[in-house]
Amino acid sequence: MPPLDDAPVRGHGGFGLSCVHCFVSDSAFCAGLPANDVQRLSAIVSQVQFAAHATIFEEGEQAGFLYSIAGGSVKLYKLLPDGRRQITAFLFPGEFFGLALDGGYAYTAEALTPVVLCRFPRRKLDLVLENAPRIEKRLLGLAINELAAAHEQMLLLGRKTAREKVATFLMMLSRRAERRGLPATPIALPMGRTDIADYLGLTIETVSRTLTQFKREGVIALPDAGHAELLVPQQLCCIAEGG
Amino acid sequence: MPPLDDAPVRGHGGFGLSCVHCFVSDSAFCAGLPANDVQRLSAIVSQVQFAAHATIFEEGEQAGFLYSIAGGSVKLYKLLPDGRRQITAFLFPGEFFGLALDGGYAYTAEALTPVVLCRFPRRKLDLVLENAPRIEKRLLGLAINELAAAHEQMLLLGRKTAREKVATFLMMLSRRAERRGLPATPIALPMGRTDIADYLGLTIETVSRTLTQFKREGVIALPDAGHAELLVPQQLCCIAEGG
DNA sequence: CGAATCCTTGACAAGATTCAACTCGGGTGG
DNA sequence: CCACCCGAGTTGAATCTTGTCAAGGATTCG
Repeated sequence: MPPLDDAPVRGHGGFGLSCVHCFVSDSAFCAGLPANDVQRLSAIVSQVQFAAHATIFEEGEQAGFLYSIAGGSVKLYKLLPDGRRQITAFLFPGEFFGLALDGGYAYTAEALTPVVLCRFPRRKLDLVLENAPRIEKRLLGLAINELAAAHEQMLLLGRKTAREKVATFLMMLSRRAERRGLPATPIALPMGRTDIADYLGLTIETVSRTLTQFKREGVIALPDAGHAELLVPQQLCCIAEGG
Repeated sequence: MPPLDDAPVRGHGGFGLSCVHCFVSDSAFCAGLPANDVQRLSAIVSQVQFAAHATIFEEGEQAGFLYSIAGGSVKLYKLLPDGRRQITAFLFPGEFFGLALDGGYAYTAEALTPVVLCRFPRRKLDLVLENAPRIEKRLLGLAINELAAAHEQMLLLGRKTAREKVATFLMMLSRRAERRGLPATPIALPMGRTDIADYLGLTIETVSRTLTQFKREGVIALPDAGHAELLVPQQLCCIAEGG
């Protein structure tokens, strides 16, 4: 599926926004940078939109852009030849993706909801980086953060039970919602059960059963399939850590 | 267990080696850098040794150093409160570890064999980086590589069967041995079965059984527990990808 | 030689998957 | 407007891969 808008607006004014004013989150790519660095990024950025379920780029594809999410959410995943899938990350406004070397992207990126992305051409970004060590430092910092998250996810995938996995997942969504200034509960589940399962290394049935179990235990409520209320976050946290 | 040598030799001459001549691998931290950059790194590096099974640093510890392996191998891991362990990486000569932000190290690092490490103090490294964008770029590149490896490992942990996991593991060791100029087979298994299990998200029994199965199928030979010969690497590769 | 550790093997149990039926809600078209 | 259909989610029963528990080799090292 193609992006909604294939002729992105360049720099200032894309969708009426300039990077200078676009602080979607403190953890955003451009957050915490001095004004002149933001200016330089602003000069090379364009905004693009994708419809829900649209593929932003595919694993192995030549990596031409770095993306930062202005609105909506994105999932990253890898596939095995027979179609088995591992989602490696869900991303929300203010988060970025697309870091890659010459080998191309290491994963496929797909829009979970309609998304608005800030897109930085890699070549131009490289040029900007020559004279903006701050930005490069920021990029390294973000990569290190991603790395820490990846290690955490390996611990989850390799050593946690289904119960612990689902609990961890809910807590993670809650914490990240909070960091974006949203309430810690109820939380939105913009992804389907299949996506949750492919993120946690489970099947949809196991995810569904586990959620139902939490509901029966009174730890969560599920007003509908797309939302969850954490009734006893503390206990959920215990379960997540192996309690 | 303490390091063998707690009074590291500084800069040139540690164990009779200078960074200028220490090209343990093309993928090493300092490989591919211009001579003057290597010189600057050389000025702040010290070499340290650790005995097998010694802890180099622990998860959460304030991150004071960045390490590069001159000789020996290292494992990185994370623990759950109840002791369950996930090894996130095995590292060999030329590879580096210890990237961290202010949150401290994201994992524990432990010597698998006796190791010789090049140790870069983070504060001094930061200063060097101010005037050496090449090095920073290299660091970012290495982080991106690590990230790609982490994603690959998530796919393994979340979606591969025990058979596929063990096959992938053997192939990975073989490929990495090759990259270091060693023969692709036989390969050394410097880690015990417990470590392999904790790396693959399995139990030692399953690892042992799977290896035995491969042996019976004639795909590998196990001269002893610490070495494996890949008799039909091609088939092992098939198994690894889900064939 | 004996003790300790690691690895292998076997029998059994359990957690998660698979297969299948059923429910729910939303959209479509008669 | 309503019946129908479709996709997504839930639930149940059977199965299976992997884990658990236990015992038996092998290797090392004092």
